[in-house]
Amino acid sequence: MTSSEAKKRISELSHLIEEHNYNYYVLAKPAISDYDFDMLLEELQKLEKEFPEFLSPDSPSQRVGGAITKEFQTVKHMYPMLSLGNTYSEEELKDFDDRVAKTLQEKYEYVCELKYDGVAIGISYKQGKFNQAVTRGDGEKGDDVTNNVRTIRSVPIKLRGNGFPPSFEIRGEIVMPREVFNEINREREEIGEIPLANPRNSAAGTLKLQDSGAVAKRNLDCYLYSLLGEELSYDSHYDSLEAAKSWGFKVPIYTKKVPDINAVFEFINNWDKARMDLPFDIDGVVIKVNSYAQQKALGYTAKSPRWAIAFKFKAVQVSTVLESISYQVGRTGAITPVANLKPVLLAGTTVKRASLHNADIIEKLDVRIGDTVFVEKGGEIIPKIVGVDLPKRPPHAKAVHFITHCPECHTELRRSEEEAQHFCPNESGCPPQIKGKMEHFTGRRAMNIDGMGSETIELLYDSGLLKNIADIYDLKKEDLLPLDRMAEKSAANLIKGIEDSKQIPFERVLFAIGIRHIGETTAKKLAYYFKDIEQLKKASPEELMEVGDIGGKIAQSVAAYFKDERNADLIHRLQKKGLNFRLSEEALANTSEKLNGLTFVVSGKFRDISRDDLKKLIEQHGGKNVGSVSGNTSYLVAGEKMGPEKLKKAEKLGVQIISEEAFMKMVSDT
DNA sequence: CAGCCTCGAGTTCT
DNA sequence: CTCGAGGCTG
Repeated sequence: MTSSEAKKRISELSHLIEEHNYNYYVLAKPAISDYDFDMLLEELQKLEKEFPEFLSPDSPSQRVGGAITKEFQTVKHMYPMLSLGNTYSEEELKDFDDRVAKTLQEKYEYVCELKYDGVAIGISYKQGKFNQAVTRGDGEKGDDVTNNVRTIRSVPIKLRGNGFPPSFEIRGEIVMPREVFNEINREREEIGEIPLANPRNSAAGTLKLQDSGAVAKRNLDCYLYSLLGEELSYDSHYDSLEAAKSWGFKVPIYTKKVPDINAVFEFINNWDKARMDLPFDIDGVVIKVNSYAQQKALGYTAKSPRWAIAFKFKAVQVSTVLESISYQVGRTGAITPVANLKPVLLAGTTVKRASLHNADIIEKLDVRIGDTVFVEKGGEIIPKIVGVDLPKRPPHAKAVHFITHCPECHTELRRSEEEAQHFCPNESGCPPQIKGKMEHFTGRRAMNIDGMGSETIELLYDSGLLKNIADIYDLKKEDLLPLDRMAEKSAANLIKGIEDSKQIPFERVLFAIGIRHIGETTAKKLAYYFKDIEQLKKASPEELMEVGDIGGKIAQSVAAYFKDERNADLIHRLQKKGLNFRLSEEALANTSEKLNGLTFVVSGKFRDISRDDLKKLIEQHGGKNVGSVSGNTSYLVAGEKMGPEKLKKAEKLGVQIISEEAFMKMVSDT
């Protein structure tokens, strides 16, 4: 065969095979037998081997995978992948509908979709070709799993027709069909491997396999339900899905456009009953306002769109016996009661423990030792006791008496009137509190000391080397070497990690030392406002409350912390070791009091700066960020595509609207 | 004063 | 993820 003949045949075969893939995996209507299909694929592979110059990454032969990915690259999403608000009852859903009706004041339609219990994915297409697939991650950034997603046959590699824009993103859910899941577990059991827990975790696990060849064998499926892009010209969500379908995407056939909330209820009730008949798991229904114009009018909260909501089906419940209650001590001294349950299988995992949160919850549930309780998984993962099976209560069931003394250090517990939680007041002498504080201090978001996780801390604490966080900086390699599991290498790494942590900026050090009520955000605010630890130490509660978002409770907590001599001493030691207790020169140069007392709303996208950086600038110059325009707002900083509601409101209230450039002038030196 | 939003803290199992 | 606390808006 000549080279040009081969090229032609490869192209023909590729096209033909993708066509059959589409018929089989998207339409579920195979046009040829499996055998004939395999023959075509085999011929293609043979030709590609002979003429490798014609092997394209878009070839259907590439769907069998093979590429090995060492680590997945983290990629920033073009459009943040928001989560949806959740509802669990018809009333809550009715409330949602009322809010929509009130905002829109006109007719609107909903689109109902099934809520797949899988892994969310965003796939970009360029010039009609599969380009990149990224997991949800934290919503801002996700993992690039392009090679693995390419092996999913229902995801088109080349789009059909030519109605699609040159570049866009489509979002959906990757699931493992129940049948595939069962099949895999049958095989695993045969060869004595531990079965996979449930389809959802299996899909997630599969997507993170480093060998895309292994992924291809797992037969994942992908349902797509949302289009994003600058060049899309549709008026409604439903129309865009119809278009996506025509380009060859597997858009769920279950999606339905409905005229009002009652039809939504009907959709929900039908699927709640029929969901077992589906080939995959769903955990609810998603309801979206159909019209794009109306979606825009409704806008977003910080976390989720106001034009869509998820209705979750009642979680699966099981009942089991509460055998005993143990009490955990957290780093703040908070005592958390934990139920020890007779192990029971729930949604694929064995549940042995469940948090009871605090004494009020125990009282409200009226649980007693020996009771049979109902357990379900709140938020898919964390088990939760939701009630007691009263008829099954044994006559001798013991009421729970909350402990009066700390289970670890035996100090008498305290509980103030208005607080839900009991506390152990022995802050500096209660082992779990000390260890907890250290774990917090060394954690990734705080001092980020590599090699110092909970196990190492346990080891160092028990051996008497660490009594408080300042001792960390006195550690020497010679101290570490005699310890178990501390060879030359890990000791050196640990020392290096400790040394490196001295570079951590002031705001993170302030967070790390663990003042009650001071998390990442509040620590930053305090750092920018007071600039160094001396100023902060001197501040009275009244002065502290000058800072935005800091009220009486937090101010008291900060003042009390610095009043305690042990803390003052601790900080003194850390200062001597060279940790940062003032803002860096760079940060300092970027701060001022120019915006003191001013309140800003930031809306839209900006040309030279990200929204987050802009907000940071506002804070560094003494200004305050708020989410929505009100009478107290000084300025609305307007970017591209800002929320129309905000604009309208600002105009109505006479709030000054300024551009990115005007804002930059306000904070620049001149 | 109610209703919101944001932040902090604690949590399960593999 | 969820709950509660705290703060802010209207």
